[in-house]
Amino acid sequence: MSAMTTGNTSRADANRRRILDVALAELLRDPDASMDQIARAAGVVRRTVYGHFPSREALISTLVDDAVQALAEAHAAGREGVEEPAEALARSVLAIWHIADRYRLLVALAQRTVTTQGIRERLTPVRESCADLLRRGLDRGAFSSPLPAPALAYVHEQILFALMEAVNDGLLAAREAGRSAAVTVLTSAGVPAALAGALVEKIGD
Amino acid sequence: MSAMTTGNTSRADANRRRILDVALAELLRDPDASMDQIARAAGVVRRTVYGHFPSREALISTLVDDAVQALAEAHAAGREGVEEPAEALARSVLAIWHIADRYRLLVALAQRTVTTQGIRERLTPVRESCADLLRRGLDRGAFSSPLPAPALAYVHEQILFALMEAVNDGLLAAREAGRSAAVTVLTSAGVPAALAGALVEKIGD
DNA sequence: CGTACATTGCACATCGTTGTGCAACTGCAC
DNA sequence: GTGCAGTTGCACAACGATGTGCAATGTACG
Repeated sequence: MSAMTTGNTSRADANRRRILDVALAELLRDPDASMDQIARAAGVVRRTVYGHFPSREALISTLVDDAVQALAEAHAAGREGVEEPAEALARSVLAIWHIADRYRLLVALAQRTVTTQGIRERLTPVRESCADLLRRGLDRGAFSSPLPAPALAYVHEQILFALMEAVNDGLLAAREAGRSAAVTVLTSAGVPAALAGALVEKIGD
Repeated sequence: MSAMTTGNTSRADANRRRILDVALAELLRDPDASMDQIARAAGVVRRTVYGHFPSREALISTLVDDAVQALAEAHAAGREGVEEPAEALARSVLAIWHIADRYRLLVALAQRTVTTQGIRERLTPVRESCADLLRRGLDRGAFSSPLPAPALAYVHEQILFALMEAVNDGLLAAREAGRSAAVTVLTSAGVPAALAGALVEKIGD
């Protein structure tokens, strides 16, 4: 026995991965999903999950860390080297949209006070990066809003969540969702609708 | 004893009210708040709460019903008799904002799958009314968006939630929040920023 | 005062979840 | 095959939450 604390068998690693994947989906469906629900959904026994993760907290923490990292990378890659605020924002949204599923877990968990209280803090850097971007755009007149940049960043965040829900509920075609999200975010920042549409169309993807 | 099933003492009624009020605040802070936490916060014993509400479910259900009703009334009163979509939307947002605290509980609970699964359905009429409003605006060119009306209604909903959070976190002055919310909702629907600002300013409060 | 009802303070059974311990089993590699 | 890491299937203790029962206490109102 000695558990799988350090072991690196192919089988063990595959299981660990599957547990993480399934836990993501399961917790998304129900943030209070028990270890048993997760284990069963992953096709293993509860005891096995505890072999890979010492506690429920640890499992969720791993999940959140991974998601935050992926998100931060997508965001950074999107706005990298782009000077114009509107285009940087559009690219960031399009890039983030590709890992939308992981992001949804974050929001779902961040919405709740409990479970893990560190999520909002861990997301802060990304949110602040967005706020900076928005502030720059507001300063140079590319954007227009009665809101201060940080509040506008909240709006930005929630718009993405709203559209992920819309896709989930069949109100929006998944294929066009990314572009629509980018346009809507730009529009909510005061970019004229026609201009926002043209810009996103030019960027493509 | 015979419990306070039908009794209408002044004291009992006052307690019932206080329990509901406190439960609202407590559940907002933590959707998983226990009956004991709620009872203690209300200054009574857990057993007393069970005197007024047969179960946790019943307590929450009462809370949600009240909130939905207040919300629906505010929304209806706001758009009542107003023909122009943009103005109707602005008035609706301003009216809804006044009972924002109650609405926040709804969103906080609606975000979760559990607890009470009927919330989304109970909110549907209001959301559809908003979608109709948005559709009318899109049809006659007052609004502009790549999104279908129902998806835009989701965005509308989430923007309000985002700004409530922003107020909570001190990023936005409560006094101006209502007007800012109205402007932002209009803007996200494609109404030019200058026009949206002027319209909301004209309506006032 | 006495009646009527609300509230309290316990006790209790029940249930679900977490985390751990241990023996038996499985599958893959050497 | 032998061995070893991972997995399984139980059993278990601990905890917290729900919902109920009942006797004692408190408080309004005639």
